[in-house]
Amino acid sequence: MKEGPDIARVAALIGDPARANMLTALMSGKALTVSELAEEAGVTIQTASSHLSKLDEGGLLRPRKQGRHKYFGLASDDVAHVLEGLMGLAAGSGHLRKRIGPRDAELRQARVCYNHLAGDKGTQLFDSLIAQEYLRHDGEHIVLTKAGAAFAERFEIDIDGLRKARAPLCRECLDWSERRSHLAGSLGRAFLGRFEELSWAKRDQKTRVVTFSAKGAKAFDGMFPVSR
Amino acid sequence: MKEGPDIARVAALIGDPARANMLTALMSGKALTVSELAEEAGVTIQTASSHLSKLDEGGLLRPRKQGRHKYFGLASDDVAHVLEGLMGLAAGSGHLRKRIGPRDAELRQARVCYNHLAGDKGTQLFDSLIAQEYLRHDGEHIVLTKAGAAFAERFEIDIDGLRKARAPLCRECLDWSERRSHLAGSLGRAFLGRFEELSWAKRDQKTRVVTFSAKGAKAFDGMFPVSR
DNA sequence: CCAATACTTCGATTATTGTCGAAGGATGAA
DNA sequence: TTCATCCTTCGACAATAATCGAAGTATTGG
Repeated sequence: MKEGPDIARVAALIGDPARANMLTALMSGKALTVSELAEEAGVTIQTASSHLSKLDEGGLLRPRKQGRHKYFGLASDDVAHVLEGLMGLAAGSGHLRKRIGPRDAELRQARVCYNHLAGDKGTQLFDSLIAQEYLRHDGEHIVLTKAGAAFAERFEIDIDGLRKARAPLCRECLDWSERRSHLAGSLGRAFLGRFEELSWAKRDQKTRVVTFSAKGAKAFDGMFPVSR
Repeated sequence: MKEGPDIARVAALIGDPARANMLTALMSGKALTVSELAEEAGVTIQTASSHLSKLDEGGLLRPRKQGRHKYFGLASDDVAHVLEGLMGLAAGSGHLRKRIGPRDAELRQARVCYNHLAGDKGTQLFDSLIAQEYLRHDGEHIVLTKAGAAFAERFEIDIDGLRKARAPLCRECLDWSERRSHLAGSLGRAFLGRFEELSWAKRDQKTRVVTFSAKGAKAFDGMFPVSR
């Protein structure tokens, strides 16, 4: 029996139910403590601690200590991306269509993907920003146009501030429920934050579901129209 | 202990070394027999058979029987995509940079990803086709322009024939070694096939490495220029 | 038809790994 | 300082799953 490729090692880390539950909980982009993650997984704190150590060593998580509390977040966008991909496979978007439950429909409509908006609403945002030429493809990158920067500033997003930070401003993130791109990067995160500030959308504290109010959805559709 | 999300089930399937070896072997896009896959994994035929049954039931593989032979291929692009993502994580592109071995460098340069060209050369192809407006983003899709169709026909790719088939013509596939898109879909596959016909590039029979001859690389660079 | 080849299924064995109770170390608040 | 809380580590146990020999079924070629 040959030694497996490294993908076996990474996949095996995700392939344990307790660890998968914890990773899924972290898809919201929040960092959670060992105790919180133990609860998410439904195991004792000592078991959770052991699992988290493995995920850390495997490069999937990033720990941060604050006094007696130790917080874990996903290590990177890439981890989130792979988890999204696995969700797509698990949902049978590969080639068999599974029955969709109510929660699934909500997640498909709008959900948090590592702090930015994903799902139908997420891809609508991206498509509209492209269509209105606020974003454009520049060969290998997505860049914010001048018109886009002005638009964002009018929407009270501090573009200069975002540009000063280390995080990339715009990134494409392939949305596995929609099979198209949604906007990641600090701008994507800023948009979601703004939708919350305006009470257009509300993040479910327990899941990744993002719920748009009727008023918020109307405002969103007005501001981010797409030809569909 | 809570029951795990479905991603645990899918990931666990990939997380076994024997199964991971088989999936990796199938990334070339070829379909292999049970015996061949047993050899790839370094297990007996009966063990391989058992594993393949699980991968089939899990929706990751698609079997096809031909007389006494049973061939397995990856179920879809999506499966290939997730495997690529895991490779990126395993390579530490997440946040830790692993030492790159000789084989890694070759795979990064040019490799087969489910029958189309990936790696540096793959993203170059995509970027150039976009830059030359042979391909363009149409909101959610990549479409071949008229100019692009003409270009492809001049390159002796039967666009009408491809359009008649069920497979999508153009698809973006996120390239994990390059972190940008490369061209998937039937057009992507046709391009790789053509490069082989012209002896510009040669597929390694044992691995996914695609090697461009000096002459081929020169011709490729000439036909698919990018501003880099 | 028979022999060879390809694959499937069964069952026993073994190794691995998740789990939790117990114990201990670190931190913060009273 | 003491106590409560958070987390880590250790060790024992139990469950799971990969593995292969054996046996059986299906297909093909001579």
